[in-house]
Amino acid sequence: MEIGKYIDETVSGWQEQRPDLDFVPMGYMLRFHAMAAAAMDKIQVIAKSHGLTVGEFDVLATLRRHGVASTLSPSYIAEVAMVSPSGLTHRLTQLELSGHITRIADNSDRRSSLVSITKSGAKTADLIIEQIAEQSARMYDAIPAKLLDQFNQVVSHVSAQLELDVLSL
Amino acid sequence: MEIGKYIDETVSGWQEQRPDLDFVPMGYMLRFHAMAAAAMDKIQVIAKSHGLTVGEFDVLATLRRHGVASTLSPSYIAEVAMVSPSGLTHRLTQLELSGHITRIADNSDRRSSLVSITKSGAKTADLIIEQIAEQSARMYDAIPAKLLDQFNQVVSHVSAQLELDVLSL
DNA sequence: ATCAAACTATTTGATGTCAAAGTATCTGTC
DNA sequence: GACAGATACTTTGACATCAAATAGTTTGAT
Repeated sequence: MEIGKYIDETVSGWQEQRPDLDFVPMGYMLRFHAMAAAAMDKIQVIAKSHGLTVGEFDVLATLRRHGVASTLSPSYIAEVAMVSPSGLTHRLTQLELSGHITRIADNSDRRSSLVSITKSGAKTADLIIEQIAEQSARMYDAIPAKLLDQFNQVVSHVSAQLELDVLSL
Repeated sequence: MEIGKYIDETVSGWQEQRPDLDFVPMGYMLRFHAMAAAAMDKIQVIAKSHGLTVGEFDVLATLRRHGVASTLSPSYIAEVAMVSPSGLTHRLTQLELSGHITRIADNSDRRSSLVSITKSGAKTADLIIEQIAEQSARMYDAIPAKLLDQFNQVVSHVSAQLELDVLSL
């Protein structure tokens, strides 16, 4: 069954069971989430076709977009990629095994290490990002510029509200 | 650091490294995804405060919105909740342990079973859905109706494009 | 100069998920 | 009526992730 159909049924089912609540906003949220998940699925397929998980690509991409010769600390990568330290260690280990990165000791701080991207890693990151850019373009191509602008306004509204909620907790 | 900042830096970093590509659409997608993830985070916190994972709540919600006296088969729930059979077994086991559902044998087909929601399960589902409805409303409340309408058009556009892509694979 | 506290990365243990194999049951065809 | 194939759920094994515990290193206060 199509995804939108499931959401419609979820909303109308709830509305019937709990007529005292308004499920229209939840419907927006569900549709929103389904779209994002579908987009992420595309990226997952692309990454997988190059032998990477999305998380591993995220790390590789962080290195690549800092320049092919950059060396970054695991801490910095973990912060940017928003992954736990343990999660990052695992990703780096996998990427090192597949020859996409190298870990070298940091002589100025021996607690840390420096991660750099290999030639093969950079090549892979470039191929994947090309496909992602193309995929993203396809998704948004058909949308009139005026609509996109208003879409951004909605995103701003919702983001602001989410930030407020964070503060209120 | 704020999430939007990370996305801006990601996009501008890539744009600098690969000026031959256009990363504006990818930026939209990233922002979109970050918003959806933030919303899901809220739901995760709500579910957790009632001792459930989001996946477990999804199952409980499926039962609840089919009516407090409904009995559903695991297969049906797995389809609606879009979870693998093995994933569903685990969720049902957890929900049964915490007393939110009961599994009884289906006498008309002994391969199968019938899942029904308990009083405590229904109560929990109701409490959670109230919070989710409220949370969703808060997120969208401040947005003018006209903007929301256009937002929906964007979602439709992108959804349609994603569907096309599925077919083309 | 010492040493407690902070920091950096890894290891360990747990969790939620899926794919694939396994078990029990049902169905349709001969 | 027997049996091959389909179906429904569970079990097993693998994996990506996180939180907490760990080990080594640096920093800062006294």
